[in-house]
Amino acid sequence: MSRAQRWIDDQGERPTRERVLDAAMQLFHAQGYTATGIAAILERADLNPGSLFHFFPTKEDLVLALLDRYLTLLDPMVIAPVFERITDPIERVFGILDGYRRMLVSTECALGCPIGNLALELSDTHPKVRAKVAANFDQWCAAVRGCLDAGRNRLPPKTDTDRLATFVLTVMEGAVMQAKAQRSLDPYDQSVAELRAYFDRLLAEASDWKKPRSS
Amino acid sequence: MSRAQRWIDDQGERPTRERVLDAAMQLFHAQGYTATGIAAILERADLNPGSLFHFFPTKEDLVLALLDRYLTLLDPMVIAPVFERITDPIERVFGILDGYRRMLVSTECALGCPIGNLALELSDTHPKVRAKVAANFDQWCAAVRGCLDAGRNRLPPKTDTDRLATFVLTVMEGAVMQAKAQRSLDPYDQSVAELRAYFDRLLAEASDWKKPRSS
DNA sequence: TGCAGGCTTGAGTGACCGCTCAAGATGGCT
DNA sequence: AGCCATCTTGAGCGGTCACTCAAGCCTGCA
Repeated sequence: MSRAQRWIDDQGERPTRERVLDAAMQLFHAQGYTATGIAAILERADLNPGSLFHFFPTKEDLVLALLDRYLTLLDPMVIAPVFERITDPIERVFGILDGYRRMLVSTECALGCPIGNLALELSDTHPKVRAKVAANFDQWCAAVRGCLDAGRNRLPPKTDTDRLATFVLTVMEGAVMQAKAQRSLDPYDQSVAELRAYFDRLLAEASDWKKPRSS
Repeated sequence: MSRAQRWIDDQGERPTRERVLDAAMQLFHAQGYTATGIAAILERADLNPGSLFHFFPTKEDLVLALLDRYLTLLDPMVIAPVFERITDPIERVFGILDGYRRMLVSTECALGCPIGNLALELSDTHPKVRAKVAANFDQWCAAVRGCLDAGRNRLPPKTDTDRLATFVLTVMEGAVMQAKAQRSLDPYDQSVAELRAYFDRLLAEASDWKKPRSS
């Protein structure tokens, strides 16, 4: 009976492959890649080893697939909600930073950035993982640069938006790292405030260029 | 004979405890904490298990001692060499960033920041490690803040040097992470260039305050 | 109804993990 | 010389690691 009940319940559930990725996403984020055993993933996904290894022949294949999922999730889960409630292109950048802040709040600053964690843990030793992490960073960078390009007319004329987007990502990752190490939002808030101060100066400078005669 | 020879050779060598820390420092930096087995440390230090566990009862004790070493090494290995060749307090901040750049060059961007790596890998699960990582970050922050305070008169009057120092550390860590993920100096150089652009504006703003009549 | 292919089952694999400990070597003190 | 504290030796512990595989189940199609 419990087997039948299980089957009925499972009808509405996600397919096995997705359940594995769900479990791996949570556990890798919370404990790291090496520290998370396959057994823990199996338990959380309620599966046997064979099922998992049918879809992911090795643990590395699993984390690679997870990074692909992050790549496809960036737009619908991170970017779109921000763009929905904010239209100003520069404010959208800070909206993304605020979205990350909410994640820090909801995890009490304990977990940090799932991609950044994998970046530091595996870039040395797992070249394929490193490449996919780099692709994720590229996509983040491109999203931020898109905002900056859209607000280009309010920035100083010779602004390098690619460089500035890289800088925004740098600040985000560095700030999340410190927040995680200090278990406090303060370093994050301070860093974002300082980034805001920089943008204020860039915007002020550009508006001076536009109406220099008025002074 | 080989034993006697070994003994003679060892006379000039570092004590056991230091050799363990040397080996752990290299291996944790290159492979991470969890991925480095005690056996690998023993092999690199040319020791038996008992010797290591005599000084460090658990693996966690070992990484905690390593973080203490980083704390004591910061000044003589990182700060002092920069202060020796640069006197301008603001330039000293960028001298520290340049020192880190040299480390990236010498490791081909593969390893990143040893403290940052431990921060992301272990902060979730090892509270004592997290606390010592935080102490390391605090000390880095204090060193940078010291420079900023020394150059205070050239910064805008109401500059929060603590916040700005946190920001510098944020940029450093975030930039190193991206350099490691991309295996390229570009993200680091771009981020530092952007930080420099911010400082240029802060310095220009402050000098406007000082001589507003001359314009 | 039978069959083929995708998927699941779960006990089992050897290797490696952090760590133990009883025995012995060593150097300094009296 | 005798003795203690400090340190070293290395075989070996129980446990966990990523992973295997032969067998069976389920579904869709002929």
